[in-house]
Amino acid sequence: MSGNWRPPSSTDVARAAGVSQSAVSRAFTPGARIAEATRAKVMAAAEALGYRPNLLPKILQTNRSGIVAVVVGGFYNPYFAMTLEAFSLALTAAGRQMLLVRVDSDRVLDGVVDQLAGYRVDAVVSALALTSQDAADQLAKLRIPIVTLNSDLAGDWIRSVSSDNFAAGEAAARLLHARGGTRFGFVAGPADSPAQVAREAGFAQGLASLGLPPAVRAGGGYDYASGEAAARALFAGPERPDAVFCANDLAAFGVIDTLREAFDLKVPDDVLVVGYDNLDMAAWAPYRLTSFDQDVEALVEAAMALLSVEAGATCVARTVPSQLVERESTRRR
Amino acid sequence: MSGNWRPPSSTDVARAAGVSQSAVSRAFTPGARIAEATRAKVMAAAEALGYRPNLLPKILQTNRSGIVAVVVGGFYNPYFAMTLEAFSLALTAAGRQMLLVRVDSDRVLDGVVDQLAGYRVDAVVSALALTSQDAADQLAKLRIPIVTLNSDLAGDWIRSVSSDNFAAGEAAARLLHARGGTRFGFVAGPADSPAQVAREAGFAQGLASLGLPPAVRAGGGYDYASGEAAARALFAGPERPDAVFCANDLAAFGVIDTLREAFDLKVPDDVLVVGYDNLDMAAWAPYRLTSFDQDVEALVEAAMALLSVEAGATCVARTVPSQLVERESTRRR
DNA sequence: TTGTAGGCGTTATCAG
DNA sequence: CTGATAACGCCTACAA
Repeated sequence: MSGNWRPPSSTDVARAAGVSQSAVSRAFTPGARIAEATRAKVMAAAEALGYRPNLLPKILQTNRSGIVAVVVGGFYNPYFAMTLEAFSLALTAAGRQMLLVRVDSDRVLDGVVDQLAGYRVDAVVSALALTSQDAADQLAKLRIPIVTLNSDLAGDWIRSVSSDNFAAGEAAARLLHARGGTRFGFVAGPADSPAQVAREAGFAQGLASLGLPPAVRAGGGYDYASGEAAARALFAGPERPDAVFCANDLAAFGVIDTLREAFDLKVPDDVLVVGYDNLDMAAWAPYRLTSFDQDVEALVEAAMALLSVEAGATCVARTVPSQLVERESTRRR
Repeated sequence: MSGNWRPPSSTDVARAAGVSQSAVSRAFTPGARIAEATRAKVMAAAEALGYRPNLLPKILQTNRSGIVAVVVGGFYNPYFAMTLEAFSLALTAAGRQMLLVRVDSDRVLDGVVDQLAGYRVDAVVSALALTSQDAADQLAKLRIPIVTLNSDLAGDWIRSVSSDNFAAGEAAARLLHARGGTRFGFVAGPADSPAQVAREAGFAQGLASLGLPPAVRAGGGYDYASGEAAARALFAGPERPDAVFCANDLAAFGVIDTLREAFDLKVPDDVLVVGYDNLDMAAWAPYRLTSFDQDVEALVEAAMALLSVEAGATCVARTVPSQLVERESTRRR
């Protein structure tokens, strides 16, 4: 156990195999011109020494690390897990590594930019609404492509993928109306989420174009507790909604549980509920929640495609349709 | 938009500032001896060029990347999300980066070892039961420390942290007995999970030491569907259990929903249920599930401590007690 | 305090 | 087909 040990280098292998360092490099380069005998000698020596090629020198020369940084704001929402899972698979399939960066706020991301630049990450994927134009500009200056999910930033090195939040909002309005809703409620997500804004706008537009009264509004977060609070607010008065669109599933669960527990209201008999994200849980017995499937696969596929787009290309934004999955929460018997 | 652009190097900055490259290096090294005037010149030039120090050369020389690889097996379980979240915070606080590696099976990890070695990751954290001794040995040969969570591997470079699964199993037995359970059921996790094995063994031991009959057994997975299937199996016959310990919360939810839907049994009135992990969802109205909190914070803290332990140190395994959180699922009225 | 020179481990280029 | 050599960008002696 020597104090300062160093992993075996190609030079070490070369010495052991009695060849030059270049020969070792060639032995590990697919498709390189090298005699089979030489390759065998090298491989034997490499095996004996436990040699693994160091990737850093190559990165140093090419400035391409094969690492993609994925920035997330928190893991409380299973939706992030779905996204991460899909990204992880896609990146692995593309032979790239994923550097996971968690930021509490955009200010923190600013601090992380130096690190990301230092590691020469090939690209940054922002799965949270990265509203900081400043951080985006810094990355752009470094010519690091950014792919944002459900965001509304724009710029040379910024590409974005969104699910069609506006259209989903409209569809929610049509569905709730078709299923017999007359007094509408909207449980909002955080105000700084472009996705939330678009969903709400679409919902409002959908109601308006059907000649229906606007929705009563409550909420302000994407979590369960927000849904609970929103339900309490919406159903406290005498004019209770009978059809509620929630900015996401997690909030919808909070709404449903609160309706049952605190107001003794049944879903869908007394109130219709629609969510967004189509989490696994949406299919569970206590909820059977009608929801919009963001089609994470497609979202990620689009994002991966945008990662490889050259700078200044025309296609910088893509929208992926979300699909309505209807369950019992909007099916009155 | 030149085709092959290269980020500004310290040499570029030096040229722009009219100083030597080493002066730039010193300007960016905290506590280096450099005249204030020189530093100012350098900083101005750096700012103008958008220079960020490249971390790779340093890594190349020190073989310390500041990157910790976290290996996970899937994200379907919110428990992984909790763990990731905690690790992410801890690593960031320690000024390190997290490379997230998802593997489908241990065989795949073997393939990833080369990559991890190539990037010179400082350590590997395995949040899945990394049962492949082979992969572990490979990493050990490379002198890359491994910290495994809830695993039972051993070796020079392997350290492990576990929650006290056995003790929790015993506690579950005591609790279910104290709350009036007489016929016991166990909903198992995957057979290759050491945590599952320990929980089951502890449960069996707990029942035995109370002079109770052994538990009927079903299941074999950590997900909701496994819980559903296990409940169907356990409650199909005439001898139905009235107290069930589930290897984790997700399975417990499946059990509870199935009892309600398929067997018209009430929890806790007809059946007592205990889970493991204490997910956020365990507190939700439809479940109010008694569960064991793994104390992820402590688990991660312990893991972080083990990351810095020198090779050959004596402390290679730590156990973190899990805390029982009792809710309505075990409180008969 | 500052500049010069060597080396980290690899790939690419070129001469043999 | 093989071996020597020059980068890549930084840090760390060492010399001025």
